[in-house]
Amino acid sequence: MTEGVFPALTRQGLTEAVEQAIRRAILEGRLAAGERLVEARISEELGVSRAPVREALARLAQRGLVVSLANRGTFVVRLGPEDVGELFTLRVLLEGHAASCLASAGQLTELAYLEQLAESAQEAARVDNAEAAAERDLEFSAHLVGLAGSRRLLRIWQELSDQLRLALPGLGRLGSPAPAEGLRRVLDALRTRDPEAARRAMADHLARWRALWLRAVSEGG
Amino acid sequence: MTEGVFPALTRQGLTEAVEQAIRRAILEGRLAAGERLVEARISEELGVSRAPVREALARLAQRGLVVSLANRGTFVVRLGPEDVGELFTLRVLLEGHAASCLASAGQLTELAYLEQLAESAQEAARVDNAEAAAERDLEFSAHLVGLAGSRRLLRIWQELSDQLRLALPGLGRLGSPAPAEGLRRVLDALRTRDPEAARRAMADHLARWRALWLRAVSEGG
DNA sequence: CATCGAACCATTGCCGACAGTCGGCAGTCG
DNA sequence: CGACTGCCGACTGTCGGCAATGGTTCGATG
Repeated sequence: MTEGVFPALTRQGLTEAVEQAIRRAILEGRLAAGERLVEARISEELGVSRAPVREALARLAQRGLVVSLANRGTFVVRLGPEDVGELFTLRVLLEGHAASCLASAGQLTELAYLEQLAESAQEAARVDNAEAAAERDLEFSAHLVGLAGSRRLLRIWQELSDQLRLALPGLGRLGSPAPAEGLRRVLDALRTRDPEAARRAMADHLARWRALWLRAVSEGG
Repeated sequence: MTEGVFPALTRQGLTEAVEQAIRRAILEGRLAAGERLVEARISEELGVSRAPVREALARLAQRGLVVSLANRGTFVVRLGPEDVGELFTLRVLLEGHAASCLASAGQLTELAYLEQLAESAQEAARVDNAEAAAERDLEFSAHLVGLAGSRRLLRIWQELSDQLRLALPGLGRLGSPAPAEGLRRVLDALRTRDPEAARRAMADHLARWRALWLRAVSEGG
C-alpha cells in the first residue's frame, strides 16, 4: 500500500477536544487573564463530564497557559513584564540555536517556505497590524525551530510560544510598527551558511520584538 | 500573634503522592524501560482509586517519563542514542546560558554551595561510581540553573534532567571514569566573571558526559 | 497449512456522585 | 467598633461503575 497518502487522522478524544476549545478561548482573548475556570461550568457548557475538562485543564496548566491552585481552582495566567522577559530570553537561546544549526546543516530547499513565511510577516507589518505580524513571526519561528530536527526543542518552543500568545491581544492596541526587516537578515545568513551570523541576526530580530511585547504587557496589565 | 511559628504544612494531594511514587519507581529502575503501566494495577497496589493514578500518569507523560497511546496504555519511555543526543544538546544550550548569566550577574556568595556540590561530584567520580557521579553532576547543574533566576528555564531543565535520569541505571554498569575536573573550570570562570569562558567550560564538561551517557544507552538498549 | 474473520477479554475513556476543603458572611464577644 | 469564631455555599479531589476501544484467541475457510 502507498504510504503517507492520508494524513493519518487520529480520532481525537474528548479530552483533546476540550483542551483545544479552552486553549482557543484563551488565546483568542475570550477568556481574560486572571479569570477563573470552573470545571463544572465548562463541562456543562461543552456537554461533557468533568473528567475530560479536568484533564484538559491539567495539561494546560503544565503548558503554562493556566495555573491551578490546590482546592482553589485554575486561573488564566496573567503575564507580567518579567514573564515576557524570560520568554524572550529563552526564545533568543532556542531560536538562535535553531538558526545556527540550520545554517550549518540545513538544506537550501527548506528555505523556500521560510521565505514565504517571512514575506507574509513583512506584509502584515506593512499594514501596521502588530498582532497579525507577531502571529506570522511566531509561525516563521515555529518552522525554523521545527527544521532543526529536535522533537524536544520544538516541544519546548511551542510551549513557550503558547505562553507568549497570552499577551497577543494586548499587542493589537499598540499602533507601533512591527519588526519585519530582521527576518531577511536571518535568511541571508542561512543562505550564506554562516551559523554565528544567523544566531546574531535572530537575536537582533527578537530584541526588537521584545521591546514591543514588553510595552504591550506593561501598558495592558 | 507571633509570626512564623508553624512551618506552613502543605498537605500534598493523593495525585502528587502517586506521581512521586511512580516517578521514583521509574528512576530507581524498578520499572524497566518499555514496561506497561496499567492504571487499575497501580491504583490497587497503592490503595487509591484510578483517578489520581490517571492524573499522575498524565503529568508524567507531559514530563516525558512515560508515553501514553490513546486507548492502549502508557509505557515507560525507552531512551535511544538520538534522545540522549537531543537532551545533551539542550543541556549545553541551557546550562551554558545559565553559567554565562551567573558569571556576569551572579553573587560570589552563591558559589559556596556550588563548590560543595562540585566537590561531592568529584568524590563520587573518584571511587568510580559513574551513576552516583552523574547524579551529583545533575544536582550541581540543577543549582546552577536555579541560580540563573528564571523559573521557566529551571522548569525546562528539570524536565530534561528527569528524562535523562531514565538512563541513569545503565550508567552503573559502565566502569568508565566519570568526568569531574570540568566543574572546577566552570567555577573558575564564574569566579573570574568571564561569561564566555563559563559557557565554554560548561559545554566542554557536558561533552565528556555526553560520550559516557551515549555509550550507556547504546550498549544497554 | 496459512489467512482471514468473529467473538472474547483486558484496559482505557468517560461518567455521575460523594466527601473534603476553601472563601465569605453573619453572629458573638471583648 | 474591631476581631475572632462558627456556619454556609461553591468548588475541587476522589471514588466506583459503565461503555468504548484495542489486542488476542480460536475457529472457519481458501
